[in-house]
Amino acid sequence: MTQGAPDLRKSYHHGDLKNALLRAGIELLEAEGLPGLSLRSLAAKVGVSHTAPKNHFGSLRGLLTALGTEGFIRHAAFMQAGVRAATDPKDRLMAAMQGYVRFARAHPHLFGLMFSTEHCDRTDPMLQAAGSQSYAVLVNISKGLDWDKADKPGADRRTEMMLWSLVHGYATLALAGQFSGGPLGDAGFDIADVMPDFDYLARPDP
Amino acid sequence: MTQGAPDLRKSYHHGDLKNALLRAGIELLEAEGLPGLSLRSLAAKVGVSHTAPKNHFGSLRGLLTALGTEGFIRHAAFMQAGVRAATDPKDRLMAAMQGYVRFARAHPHLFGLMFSTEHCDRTDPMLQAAGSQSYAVLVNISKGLDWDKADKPGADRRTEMMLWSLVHGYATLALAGQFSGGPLGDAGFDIADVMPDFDYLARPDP
DNA sequence: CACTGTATATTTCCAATGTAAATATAGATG
DNA sequence: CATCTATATTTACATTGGAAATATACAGTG
Repeated sequence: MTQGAPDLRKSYHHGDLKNALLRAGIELLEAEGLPGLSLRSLAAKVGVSHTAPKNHFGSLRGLLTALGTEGFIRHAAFMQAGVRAATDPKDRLMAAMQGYVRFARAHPHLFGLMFSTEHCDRTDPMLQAAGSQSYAVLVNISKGLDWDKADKPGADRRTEMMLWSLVHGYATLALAGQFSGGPLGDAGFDIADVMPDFDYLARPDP
Repeated sequence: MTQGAPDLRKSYHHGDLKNALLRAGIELLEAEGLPGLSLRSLAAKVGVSHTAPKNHFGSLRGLLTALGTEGFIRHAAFMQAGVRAATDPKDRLMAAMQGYVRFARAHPHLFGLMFSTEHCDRTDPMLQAAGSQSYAVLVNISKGLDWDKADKPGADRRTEMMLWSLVHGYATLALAGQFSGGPLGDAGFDIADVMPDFDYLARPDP
């Protein structure tokens, strides 16, 4: 049996269970949310016993952590998507921010899982690495903007944190339905509406 | 038996079970986190059967929603605390932001529950009202700042959303430990570090 | 006071879940 | 072929939320 093509015949050993569980896990998560994603329902969906996942993920928490890691990878890809097409640094930043929110709206449950201290083991190296890569997209673009930050130590990092906080808070509150109460509905808003002007970000110190 | 002073004698009827459950629920939540807060453990802590809470909250979800509501009330109080002492509008805004983050750091599990779509029924009127009141603290202070927003319809609301997104994202990411990776640790940062300059917010349109 | 209705709490029971332990199977390695 | 190891199953168990029937107290009402 070649390694790349898993055997689809019914056999005792699945052959590619780990990846199958990740794929089915994300499907189940998006279809029914976190409460619907149990070890047993997932195992049933893949067609294995409910204890089979333990061999690959240790526990439910381990599985959810792996799903969160996969989430960060896709999240970074969402951000990169629009960024590649843009050349102007400001446009690149906006594309990343838009991608951030677009991912959250397209995959709300996965997005929630990624940042969940409750369900994910946030000390897991894989999860941290994936999270850092996602953050790095914003950081790299932010560096491309030649904002004045010469005399303020740590100003670059503070700007990154501001942008990240802003877009993450916006996405989180939007998903929680916290913006719907106002005169304009949730759908009527865009992350661009809450972005500080680039003129400010680029302005020189007085 | 007077209504204000619940009977503490051992009796079939508790007398003030609803409030007792809320108080014990928050204690249990802060001590052991959400996974440790089960209907059974909570009922045991209060000294009633595990089905007693159903009479007051319907289900676990109902109980958690009530806890989230209580959380928003305390959250608003945290924000107000520093605001009262300050007179300058800018100081008042900063006090509210600091209070926002201080609450999140002091009560991380409760803070997480408040915005959780998974555990709370976000259509509950009580929860929505409490959430709106918390938001209103920020809105009212924001109105006190006489920023130029004459010719831009909805500019006030967009500014509110920006401030809320910023502080909420900052608090959420800090709790998730997402800021710890950098050169400066999580504890080394303050919400003030990621706030846009007031000069920008107050500047007139060119 | 006695009677009754209602709110509150308990007991009992059940299905679902995550996990541990023992067992079974298959493929790799010698 | 024999054996070792990874992978998967079966069985069992403690815990959980919830439903249903029952018990208790209290508030009215005659």
